[in-house]
This record gives sequence, C-alpha cells and structure tokens, in this order.
Amino acid sequence: MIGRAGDGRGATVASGGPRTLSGRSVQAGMLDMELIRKDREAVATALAKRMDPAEVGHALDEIQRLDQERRALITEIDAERQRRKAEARAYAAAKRAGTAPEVSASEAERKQLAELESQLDEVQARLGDRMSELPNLPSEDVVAGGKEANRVVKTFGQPPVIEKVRDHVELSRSLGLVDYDRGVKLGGSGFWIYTGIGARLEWALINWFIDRHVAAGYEFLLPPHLLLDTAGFAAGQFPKFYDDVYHLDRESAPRGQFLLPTSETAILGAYQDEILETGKLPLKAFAYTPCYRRESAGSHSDERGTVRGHQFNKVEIFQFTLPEQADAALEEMLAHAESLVEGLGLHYQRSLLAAGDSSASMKKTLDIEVWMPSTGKYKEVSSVSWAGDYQARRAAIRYREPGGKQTRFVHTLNGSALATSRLFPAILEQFQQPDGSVLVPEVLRDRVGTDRLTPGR
RNA sequence: GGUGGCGUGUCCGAGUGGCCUAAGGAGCACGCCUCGAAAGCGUGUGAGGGUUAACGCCCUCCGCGGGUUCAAAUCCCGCCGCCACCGCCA
Repeated sequence: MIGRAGDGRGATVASGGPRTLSGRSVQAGMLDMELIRKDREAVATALAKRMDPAEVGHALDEIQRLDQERRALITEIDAERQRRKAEARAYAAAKRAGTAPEVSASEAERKQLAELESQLDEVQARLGDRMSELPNLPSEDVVAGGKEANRVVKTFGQPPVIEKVRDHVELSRSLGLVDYDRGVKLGGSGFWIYTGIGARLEWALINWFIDRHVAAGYEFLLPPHLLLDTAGFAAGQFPKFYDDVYHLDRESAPRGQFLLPTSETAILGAYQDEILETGKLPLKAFAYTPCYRRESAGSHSDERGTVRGHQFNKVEIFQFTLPEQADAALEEMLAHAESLVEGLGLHYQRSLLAAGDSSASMKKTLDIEVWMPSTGKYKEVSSVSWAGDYQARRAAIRYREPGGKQTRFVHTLNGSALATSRLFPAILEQFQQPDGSVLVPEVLRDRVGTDRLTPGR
C-alpha cells in the first residue's frame, strides 16, 4: 500500500480504511514521476527552495531507484501473467476437446508469481511513501527562505489614528461580545463563547461572506466535519501533519475519522476519484465550517483572545480549474477575498509568501493580513493558494482534454474568505472610538441590528 | 445497531467455474442515406499501468480487500455502500 496515512506515527490503517494511491484507479505520485525522470534538475532546484538540498538529492535518488525497480518488476509480472493466461486457455480448450486434463501450473510456479507480486507491493509502498513526503514544487516567482523572505506586494488603506488603543480582548470583554472564561470552563484552554451581540457580529460576518460568494458564482456547501483519512491525505495534511488534527478513537469510530482543520479538506475530498466535466471548469465552490486544530494556543501577546484557538470559524472558497485557467483564478480569488476586507473598511496588506513559509502542498501562497492596532502588526485573515496539480494527483481528480481522450489532472486553488476569528478582533480594534464603543461596519449593520457596539448593551 | 436483499461499462441489463478477450439495448461520436432532418444502416465508444520514436503489443480493473482453483464477474471469508423492515434517536 502506498502512502499510509500517518505511517509510523500511531495511525493505523483500518480495513477499508484510508485508500491509498495503489487503491485508487490512478497510479500516480504527488509530483509527476515523468518530470522527475525527464528533468530531475528542475525538480531538485525547485524543491531546494523549501528543503535541504542534500536531503532533496537523497530523496530523489531513492525515488528513482524504486521507480526503476517497480518497472522491472511490472515487466516481469506481466510476462508471467501472460504466459499463465495462455496456459489456462490451452488447458480449457484441451478439456473441451476431451484430451488430457493435466494440471498445468505447479505449486512452485504459483508461489513464484505471488512472491514477485508481494515484492512489487513492497516497492510501490516505499515509493509512494517517499513520494508523498515530498512537498509541492514552489512556483517560479516564489523565493526560497522562511517568514523573513515574505514580501509585501500591496497595501490597502491607512492605519486608523487611535489615541488610546484598547486591545480586542479588553474591548470584547467590556462590550460583552466574547466570554473567554466560560469558554474555557466548557472546552478547556483554547475555546471561547461568542455571546449576545458578539455572536450576532460573528454570524453576520459569516452570512455576509456567504451572500458575496454566492453572488460571485461559488456553490455553497455545508460538508461533514468528520472526514475519512483519504480526504486528509488528498489535501496534503497527512501523513506529515497527522498529529495536528483531532482524531476520533477507534472505539467510537472504527474508521478513525478526524475533525477537519479547514473545509478545504472537505471540498477537495468531495471530488476524489472523479473526472470532472471539462465544460464545467472552473468549478467554484465554498464551504462554511468551524475548523478544529490541535496547535497550541499561543500565550504570545499577539495571539490572545480569539486569534488562535482549537476551534474557529472560517469560510473557504475553492476552485478546480484547467491548468491554463489557474493564474486567472488565483487573481480572481485574491481580489474577491480582498473585496470583503475592503468592504468592511479595514486596513490590510497582501504578502507573497516565501517557499518555506507557505504550506507544503502549495506552489504559491499569498496572505491577506489585517492591521491590528494593539500590537502594531498585521495578522493573516486569509491565505489564498494555488496547488497546481499536487492535490489533484493525491485525490485523483481529472478532466478530459477537449478533443482528445487523454485525462489530465485539474489544478486546485483555495482561499480563506475569511477567517472570522482574526477579523473580529481587527474590527473591534480598528473601529474603536474614544468612548470605548465600536462602530459596526456599514455592510453588517442590518445583520447585527445596530450601528454601534456600546458597553451598556 | 439488528435482519434480509442488492452492488456488472456513461445508463439499463444478461451472465452461478473455462471460446467472458463481458451478450443485448439505450445514450453519445463519426460515416452512409437525405434538399435538410428523423428513421434506417454501418463503425466506434471506460479507467490505470508496462513497453515503444511512433503504429502497436501486453497487464490490471465486474463495489473494495483477501482466499480457493490450472482457470473467478461467477465459489468462500472480511469490509464498504445502497434499499427494505425492526430498534434507537435530535
């Protein structure tokens, strides 16, 4: 089996459990094996942007060795099978003719084929594991390096001038919008309760986003929050980030479902193993779900309150496109996500992430970061990414070439639009007034039921 | 959760151990016929992999995974899904 999710990290494979690549109809890696064979240098150079070059060399060496072994075994097995089939047919014909029904294959021969087949399984499993560990190839315009190499490429608006800045935790407490203490009582550290008008503000944001996405031609999905391992593998969360998500125990869920860390996983997974109608591309969908993550709630001053928790709300937009549509789709999604932040009237910037700071499944990621007056920093409210065919390969999502019969992998793109748990604090801070009240963004006033949040309410 | 039935190609549907290298029909594509169309006739029509410069040749796939057999869509075991009834339940 290839790509056992969570291999060696406590993840067990239930029977009928995570379908692996060998279990799929598509026998492909995460990167194009053809490309590795034909232009290993290009692959190595691109990978070196986010991996240690020596490590890249070792990984590719082993992959190429396993690939050769694999093909040699297949050739051998196919020849043997062909011979056996011919023998069985000859035997059947002889039997019909009433001549000598002797047993034609010996025990030893059968064992030999079985032996070859198990060798192939082994090689394919190792190959798949090695392949699934490789990250995506960063796009040409993405530079090597980590956070420090990110580049701000756009700025919208100005930081508001505020004389005495109150931070969002203080504001949401005094305005009665979020109950942190009772949230901890309920779910433990890293959880909170939106209360009263705070809950309405949160819900207003989500609903406003939904309306805007529908208007922009995205189909609204409300998916399950518990997903099978195959979906996590396809999105690229497994095997590497197996421990970052919550898993149900095998007692209550024999197939070991996990709580989705983002609805991107669900939207992608929904189309696993499908050949999409070319005429329907780009296929645009969005989903609202809470996102569940194990990552430690930071005690950093800039991650207090709702900024980082184990459960937060996010609306996610997603597109399946033809390869040649991907560039335009990325621009469209960025512009769309930014139009939401702009519609709220918030000051933000757009950053192009360096290879090492963007998710391993993506070729290119741009963050939309909103200004937080209390920390004087910008905080990510959206991450818009182009995965190329990396996720589509893992999920076996294809389209048929127009005119031709060939199937090809689609490209996938995803973007938060938006993460409310970051937006909520930004709204409080950027729109706070000297008297301690907060102005509600105009587009939300009808839904929130007021144009100003005041302590008395 | 329990019991029973079912799962075949784009769809319907035949097939209970061997010319199944999956019948037949529908749909779709192309061609013939036609002023044009319908009807009719003919041809073609899935996915993945190996090999090849290419044409092609070969292997695998009848829900998924094992097993029995010289030989499995067909027999056996496990699982998944759907339908029906029962139980439980927002």
